[in-house]
Parts: sequence; C-alpha cells; structure tokens
Amino acid sequence: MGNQSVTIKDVAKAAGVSITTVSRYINKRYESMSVETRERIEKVIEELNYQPNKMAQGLKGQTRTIAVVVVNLGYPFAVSVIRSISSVLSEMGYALLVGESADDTEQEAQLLQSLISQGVDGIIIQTSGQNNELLERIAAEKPVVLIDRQFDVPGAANVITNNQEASRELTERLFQQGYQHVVFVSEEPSNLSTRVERLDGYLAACRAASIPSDVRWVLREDPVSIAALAKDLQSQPPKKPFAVYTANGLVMLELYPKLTHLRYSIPNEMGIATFDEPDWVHVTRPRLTCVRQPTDEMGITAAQTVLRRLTDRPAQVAKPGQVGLVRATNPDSDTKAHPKNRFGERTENQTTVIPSEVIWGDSSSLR
Amino acid sequence: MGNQSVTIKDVAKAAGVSITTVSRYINKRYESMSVETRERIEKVIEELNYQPNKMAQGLKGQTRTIAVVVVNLGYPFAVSVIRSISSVLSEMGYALLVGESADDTEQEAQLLQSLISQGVDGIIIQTSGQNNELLERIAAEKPVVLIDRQFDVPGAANVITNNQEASRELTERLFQQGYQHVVFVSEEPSNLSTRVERLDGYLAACRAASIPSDVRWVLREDPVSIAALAKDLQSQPPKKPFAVYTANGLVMLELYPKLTHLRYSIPNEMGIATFDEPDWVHVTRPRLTCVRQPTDEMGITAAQTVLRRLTDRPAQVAKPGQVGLVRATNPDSDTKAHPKNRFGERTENQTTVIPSEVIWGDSSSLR
DNA sequence: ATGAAAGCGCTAACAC
DNA sequence: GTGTTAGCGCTTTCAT
Repeated sequence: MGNQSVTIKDVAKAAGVSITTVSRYINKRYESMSVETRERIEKVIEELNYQPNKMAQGLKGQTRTIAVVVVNLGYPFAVSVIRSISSVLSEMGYALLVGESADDTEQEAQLLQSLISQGVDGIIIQTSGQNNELLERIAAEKPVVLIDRQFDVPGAANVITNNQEASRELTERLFQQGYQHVVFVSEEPSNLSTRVERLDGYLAACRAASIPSDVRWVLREDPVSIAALAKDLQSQPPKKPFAVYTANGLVMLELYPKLTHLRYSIPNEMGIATFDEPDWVHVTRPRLTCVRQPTDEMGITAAQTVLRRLTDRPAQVAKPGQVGLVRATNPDSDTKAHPKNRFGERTENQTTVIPSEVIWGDSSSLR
Repeated sequence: MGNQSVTIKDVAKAAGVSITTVSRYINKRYESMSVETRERIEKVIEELNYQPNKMAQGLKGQTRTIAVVVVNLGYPFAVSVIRSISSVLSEMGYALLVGESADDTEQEAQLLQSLISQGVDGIIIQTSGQNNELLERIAAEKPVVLIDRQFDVPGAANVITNNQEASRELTERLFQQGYQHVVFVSEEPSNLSTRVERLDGYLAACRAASIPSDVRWVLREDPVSIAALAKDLQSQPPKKPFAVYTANGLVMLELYPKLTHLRYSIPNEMGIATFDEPDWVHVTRPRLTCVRQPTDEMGITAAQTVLRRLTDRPAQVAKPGQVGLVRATNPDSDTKAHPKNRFGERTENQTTVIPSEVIWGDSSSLR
C-alpha cells in the first residue's frame, strides 16, 4: 500500500478531479462538492493511503501540530501533563511534538526556534522564564500557553495550580497533626512562581501558627548538599516531633534515602511530606504524604486554550485588531484576564488556576 | 530582533546577493563563494536572526530532524535513551522530535505517519512490533533504527542490550547467594524480544542450577493481578529463602509495595531484584538489586546509526543500487549484518548489542 | 563565484 | 460545483 510519496496530484488524477477539489476535501469543505465527488475522493484516498504532506500544508496555512516543551521528562508531572494534552489534541486531529529544555535558557531558545521553523501552530511550555521576550514574539503570531510556572508574557495564557494555597494547607495540617516544627526544603531561590508560591504558602502557615519557619536550600544532583542537610537534621535536631517537607518530588527522591537513615522514627519523631506525587509514593513505608497536582485538568485546559485561540484568531497571523477574549470553561478554575497594550494592538492575557489536592499518607500522621 | 518571518529573500536582499548564494551559505557550500560574500551573509543572518524554514527545506531535501518514538515516557529507560540521542543529534545540528506510542498499534501507526508527513529524516523507535510492514516501507526511504526491542524489519537497524545474558547472570547470582528458588514475574507473554530473552535467561539459569523454574504472569495497571500474585506468595510459600525477580521496573514498582507487606524478612527470607534501574532504587530499604541498561550507549549508537545511514545514502530517497554496508563502531558491540534482498536491491540489516550491568543491592544479599 | 528560474505539495483567490 | 493559477521558502540545475 501507498506511503508518503503519494501526493495530492495522484489522488486528483485517480479520482478524476482537480487538486483543488481534493484540497477542499482534505479541509472538509464538503459544501462545495457533490456527494459523488466527495465519496469518490474518499475512496481513492483510502485506497492510496494518502496522507497530506504537513510541510507543504505548513508552508501555506497550518500544520495542525502543537508543541509542548517541558523542563524535565523524568518528572512524572511532565509526562502526565503531556499525556493529557496529547489525548485532547489527537481527538481534535492535531499532532503533538514533545521537547525537553533541561531548564536551560539556551537549549530552550533553540528548541523554540526549531519548533517554530518546524511550523507548529501553537506552543505549550513549562518555561525556564529566561526566554520571555522570545515567547512574547512567538505569542504575537501563534497561541502560547505557559504551564505550571507563571510568567507575565504579553499575549500568552497561563495554566497553573494553586501552589500557595496547597502548600499552606499541607503545612497547616502538619501542625494540626501535632508536629512542632516543619523544615521546608527547596531548590535554590529563584523567581519561578512554583518555588516562590510554595515557599510563601509554607511561610504563611508558620506565621498563622506562630511557629518559627525553617527553610533549607539544597542543590539537586549534588549529593553533598543533600548529605549536609541530613547531617544537620541529625546533629542539630529541630524541636520534636518535626516534619520535613520538600518543595517538589525530585528533591524528595534524593533526600528520602538520607532521611530514612537518620535516627528518628517515622512518623512519630519525624514526618515526611512533599509537593508533587512521585510514582514511587507507594514504595515507601510508611506511605509518603504528597500533593497531587491536577495534571489532567492542566493538560486539558492548556490544550483547549491553544485550540480555542487558534480558532478565535482572525487568521493564522494575528492581524492588528481583535484577539478574542478567551475565558476558562473549567468550573473549578479561577480566571483573571488583564488586557495588555502592545504595538498598539489589544491582546488578552489569561490565567487559569486549577487546585491541587493533598494526599495524606501515613509518613506524617502521628499516632 | 527578527523572528520566524525573516526569509531567505530578506537575507539575500540585505546582503545584496541572490537567494541562491544564501542557500549555498546555509548548506555550508563555502567553496563556491568568496570570503567576503560569506562573511557578509554571516553577519546579516546574525543581525536578522534568520532561521531557515524547515518546512520549506523539507519540501525539497532534508529537514535535519530525527524522530524518536518510545512506548512509555514514564519509563526512566525511555527518558534516558532520549536524552542520550538528543545530545548526539543536537551536536550534529539535528533537531529531535519525541513521540509516545503507548504500545498501541493504531497510535503508533498514526504517529509514524504524522512524523513522516512532518518530514523527519530518520526514525528511532522502540516499537510495538505491530507495524513492521509500515516500518519496512519507511525504512526503504529513510533510516530506521529499532531500539530496545529487536525485530527483523528489512532495511532497519537494531540497537539492543544483551537481555538474555544479563537475565541469566542475575538469576545465577541469586542462586549463588543461596536463594533456593527464584520467582520470575513478567507481563503477559508476547513476542517482544525483551520479554522473551529475559525469560530465556532466567530459564537457562534455572536449568543450569537444576532448580525448578517458577514463572508468574501479571498485568500491569491491574491491581487485582498483582494482589493475587502477592497472596499466592504468602499462602503457598516457595522454598525458602527465595527471591522475586521482575522482568522490568514498572512491574516491580507495582509489586514492591505488596511484597513488603508479606510476612517475609527481606533479604533473608525473600530477596528482591528487577531488570531495569528505576529511579527509586535508593528509596527502598534494603536497597533493590537491579539491572542497569546501557541507555547512554544505546542512545548514542542509535543516533550515530541514523546519521551514518543518512550520510551513506546515495540520495534522500534510496536509489535502486547500493545502500552502503554499515558497521558498528562501538568496541563493546557485537554486530551481525545479514544482507536482505528486496525489490531486487541490496540492503543491509544490522544489530548492535550493548551489554547491561547488574547492580547488586542489598535486598537480595543473604547475610 | 554568482544568479535566474523551475518546482517540491499544498492552499486560496478568482474565474467559470 | 469545479478548475486555473499564483505563490509559500527553499534547493538545485543550468547559465554566465
């Protein structure tokens, strides 16, 4: 059976029509076509196993391809979001391209350029935040959705979770459980909204409980920094019982083995909790307490937002004028749109917040 | 600064040369160009931040884009291989597209079609084995490298690890450790080379040790089947001490929590080992024994193989005639080439085997 | 050493 | 309803 080298011309010839008609068929403009013609083309396409060439399509209008760029493919959060996006897109006949930036400015920029030149119609990205100018430029031409980490990129939408609230809630409940002290462990300070907000939530809970906060910074993939923290916890014990709460699952993955080596009994002397829901939660005994991020809804919302903006757009290239106001459809979501003024044209910025859920394990339940 | 809409024409105009010359520059044909021209173009491209449009390039020759398709992005093995491939490719100025097939025939086929129509120059795939005909057709036009799971697809190369030997070695060492019995747990039987070979290695070790084999089949993501196995292990205890050895890390991820609930002491009554090296090995106490697959070398080899075939090819479309004989460069690799005859033209098939390494933990060391 | 022009597969006016 | 035609951005003969 046929392969890639079957072109629209072959279909046209075999069906005895012009390539225009076939093109119309491909683009589902059935109104301008007799039923017979339509069925004939359908049959021929089937027989020849014809597949429109996306490069040729892209050279004109759209590719029907969306790209998603994540920081780290080894992060269950990322994979989960990607799958969710993929399911929405494939249902709508869109293809998905996946890329990884390693949180590296240069790599991210290159990846974006490459995807653009590849002709993707829209981009969903968990960004390093170091290429906001580039993203803004891209957003001026095609839909851009920032996921997980919020940034104020004109023209781009944001889909995030309520990091601050979830973090505060988790910390509060640790205190309610009876922990006298909660050590918050995070990667080195940055302007990443996720880090800032999770820290803020923790600090707010400490303040509310009138318990001194205790923040420790570590470097991932640096055994020394992790080991030092563990040693500290042993040599200068916090007020007991205390809990250790990491700002994300990757930090916990590295820290956990060290924690279990400390001479504290879990959960009665030391509770353990983390933001994220690592796939290995059930491996730990007692079971890890964690924060499940709404990866499915985030992916769905991100995908829908891109698609909606693709549709609403007056043309494939944003014409000066209106870019339709977009609003969230998710009932749980909290949307705030703030209009931007740029190059004299109106654009809508939009943020959708989808709440996380604390999954209480027994590694942080005093008994 | 400039963006995607800068075309070769703009560069040509700004540099005061014809687009042909710019095209030559892009394709590094510096011989046919004066040094001044070359430098002028270079400067203009820099200034305009020009980026050739891959779709337009692809419509003619190559895209300089390779695709990698894996079964499951949540599998550390996959991510690891992808990163390795990516590093080789980006160094050579190639872009990488990532896709996930979910081991689903239909999805895989669609993904492949989409990638082809996207214009990728070559494909690296961990295949379900259900689309060999399609892959063969693709392999007739562009480099195809089968990774992890071996199949006899004419025209395609294979990059795999020594599943059989590694599995046998692990099992043998479990017996040497003093385990009287090893339960081998795998996903439902299939023709996937990885499953077959890992099983074969286990069986061979049993035979050599004159110990009866004990194979249990489970379904992943089916708690019932996993729970049933655990229950069996408790109600009908194997000869002690015994070891449980899973055929891959995903199965172990699901089984492990059940195992630790059994009334056996680890490792003295029950040893635990798995093929693969899950990222959570260090979370377990005692530490899990596992088989580290050579993901880096596999990725590098796969990428190099694609690139080599891309270069060796007489043209972008395989002309009837010679497709150069390809040979492995990895000193550790064991290559067997078997010529195929297809459509009257000679093609080379090739398999590169890269050995895995057993990482002995203490969850399967009797003390 | 450089350029003019044809054409890759497709879409979109604009006829008829 | 259907076809003709002009490109999209690039590569590649073939001239000069």
